[in-house]
Amino acid sequence: MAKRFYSISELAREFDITTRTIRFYEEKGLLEPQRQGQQRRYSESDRVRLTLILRGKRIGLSLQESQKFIAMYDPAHGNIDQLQSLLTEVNQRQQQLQQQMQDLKAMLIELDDVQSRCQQALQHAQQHEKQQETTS
Amino acid sequence: MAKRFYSISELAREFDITTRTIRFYEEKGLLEPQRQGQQRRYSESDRVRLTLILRGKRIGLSLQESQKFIAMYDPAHGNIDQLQSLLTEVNQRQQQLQQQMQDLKAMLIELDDVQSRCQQALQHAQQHEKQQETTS
DNA sequence: CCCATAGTTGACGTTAACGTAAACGTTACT
DNA sequence: AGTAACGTTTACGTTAACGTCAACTATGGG
Repeated sequence: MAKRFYSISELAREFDITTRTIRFYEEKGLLEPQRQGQQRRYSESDRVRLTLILRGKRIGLSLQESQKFIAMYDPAHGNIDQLQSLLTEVNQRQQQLQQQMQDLKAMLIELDDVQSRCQQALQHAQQHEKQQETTS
Repeated sequence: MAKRFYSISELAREFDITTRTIRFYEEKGLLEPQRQGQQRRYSESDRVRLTLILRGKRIGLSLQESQKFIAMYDPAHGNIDQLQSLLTEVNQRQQQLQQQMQDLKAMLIELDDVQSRCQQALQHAQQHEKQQETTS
């Protein structure tokens, strides 16, 4: 079983971020660890939140957006109106992410193209280099 | 055939950004339109660059990163060392984008999950509402 | 000639996401 | 008692990516 609690610097090391960053996320309402005296104690679920935040960052989300995503995962939505608006927001996010997928795929294809042309150019260039060697 | 040139406000309208933004991109070296007197004239290739920049933004790239991507597409890499370093950079980028793909897929799956649970909850809630109506 | 419309440069303001430093408290050797 | 390792709060600094004026130019219509 995993560890029960983490110190701030343990998390910082694990995720390769600074403690300042972690405290900043708390300031912004993305984390709320327990306290033991003055010190923060991070639970496993705090750790999961942090991974979600960082994953959000990798795909270009702002902290606010990540916060909303995390809120969506939480099961706290009581009445019908809330569920409705949550659903529409989920749909919007899905579309946005689909768009990102398209963009990513396009860029990857283009990079593949660059890569192969680059390799070809390299081969040619290296052949010329060899010829230079033999003729010198 | 497409238009030969665009004014700054035409591009701004088309992409739903401000002229300030377009000039800012030029300031940062991402665009260099021709001038006709004092005014900027954007060619089709300028327009393409702009779409690349905006696509980059959608997937969370900084302007600097987009700039590098655009530079990669350009066919200006002469000697072997340049080609080598370009290739390694391309590889790094590919890995980064692959990571983003993973992250995106994961989030989409999670959103699907949220969505279906949300729909279920809605159905239940609505059934209760109907019962309330009939019993009132 | 006056005015509206589109464009220009220049400068300062703003927000997000931290970095950096100061000043201080706790625990734990030695 | 000193000091090293870890933690805390407070506050100011920094960078990216624009927004928001202000003051000016050019141009075509009435």
